[in-house]
Amino acid sequence: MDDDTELCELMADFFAQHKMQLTFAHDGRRGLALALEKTFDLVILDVMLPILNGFQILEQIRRRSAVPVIMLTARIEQRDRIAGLNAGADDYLPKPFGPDELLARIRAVLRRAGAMKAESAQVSAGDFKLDARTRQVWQGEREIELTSIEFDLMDHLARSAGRVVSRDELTAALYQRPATPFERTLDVHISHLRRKLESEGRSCIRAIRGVGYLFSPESGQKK
Amino acid sequence: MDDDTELCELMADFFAQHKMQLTFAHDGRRGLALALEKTFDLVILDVMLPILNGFQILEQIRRRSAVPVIMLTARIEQRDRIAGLNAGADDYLPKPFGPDELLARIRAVLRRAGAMKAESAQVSAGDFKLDARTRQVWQGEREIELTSIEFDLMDHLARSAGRVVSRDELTAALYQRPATPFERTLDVHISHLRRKLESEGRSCIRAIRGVGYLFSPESGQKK
DNA sequence: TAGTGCAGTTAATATTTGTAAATCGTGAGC
DNA sequence: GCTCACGATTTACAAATATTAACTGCACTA
Repeated sequence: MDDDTELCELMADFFAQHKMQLTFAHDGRRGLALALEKTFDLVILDVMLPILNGFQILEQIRRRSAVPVIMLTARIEQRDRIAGLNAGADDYLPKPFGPDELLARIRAVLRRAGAMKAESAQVSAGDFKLDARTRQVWQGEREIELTSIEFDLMDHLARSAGRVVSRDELTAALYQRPATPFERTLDVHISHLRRKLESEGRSCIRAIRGVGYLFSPESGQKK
Repeated sequence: MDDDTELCELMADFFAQHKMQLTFAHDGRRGLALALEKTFDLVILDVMLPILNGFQILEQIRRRSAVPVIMLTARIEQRDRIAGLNAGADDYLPKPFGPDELLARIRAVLRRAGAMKAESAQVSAGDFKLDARTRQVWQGEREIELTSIEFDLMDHLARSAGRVVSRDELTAALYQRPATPFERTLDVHISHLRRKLESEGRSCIRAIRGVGYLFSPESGQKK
């Protein structure tokens, strides 16, 4: 998203040549709404934006999504670059930039993001561990028996540990379709998972009403 | 790997402070051998190297390994940057660079590679503390149970501690839309928060009539 | 001091989520 | 084909949470 509409159009033309489709937002609020509601392969974010600035948007996006983000800025200050990267940007490109360079950075970020998805059969978070090849799950030393849907659900939650995952996202992961309004299937599986995982009364899968679920295995610890 | 041994030592000192361990190679051939035989979390690669240059090494590494690579170079030419990224580098940093910037880029690349958990996004103000990853809130030692909207509201207030936040801003943070004139939802949630947070009768959320709300956790102590 | 408008609170209503139990569907074994 | 066992889904209702409505009170002003 960028407030310079002329630049946006130039970029659209250029990227169309490389089989990439762009969607624009010219202010922060709309951009944030768009980024959260649709599923993009990558987000390009200008730092200087009306209404909400790039850092604020990035922070909000990172609460809900792991989508790759490249930040653009006219500022050349190192402090800003560091702030952007630490806030969760995957890359940072100072203006002015050539379209070829942006393309190269997009490819590098996408390659890394894709590579990450493909590898890592094992996931661990806190004292929780999961192996996608053997479909086994452990909590501490104890192995936990899960049915196949329970495992798929757990897999998705564990890979998104620490951020809220929407019902739609989970439904899509399990059934490759959006969630329908009145089905309770997901809740029931979550309920079963909670029972199987429960440790000392505290549940590590929390419901965020109206948004989705959050898996945070460390939540029992203080500080 | 870099042929400037002095620079390498400076870097070793700096990164030791951040719990990272470095292994060096000062020419291309040895660097390549090392990168392929050991399993590193990340490789930093200077472009100008004796024997084999950075691009050649990167190409070789990429045939055998998906290890994240950051390239360093004195050259500022865009052509080189693009070549590096297209050859499979994850990031590209022109010399001279500040150590902080390299650190930030390393973190960004590692985060993307999944090797590093995103930082915990904690906020604290006075004896009040909040963790956005686990959605927990403490006041002193005591943990406070908040519902999900209460938490989002608290989160926004805490991050703006010490300044007045307008109703519109809070409504936007919660619902991504402007406030409507007659809704009392926000007031009700504020009311609940006050009740849950109240300590010794004083409230740390103050209404600024006609403007918004002010969260100031220490303000109750004085006066 | 009455009037106006905003903020606070309580209660009601609506919506979302949790879970037990009933039902459905499928594959294994006979 | 039939039955059984098991897991998935749906149903039905309970519980938790969010929103709205209604009322109260306060501060400012004319």
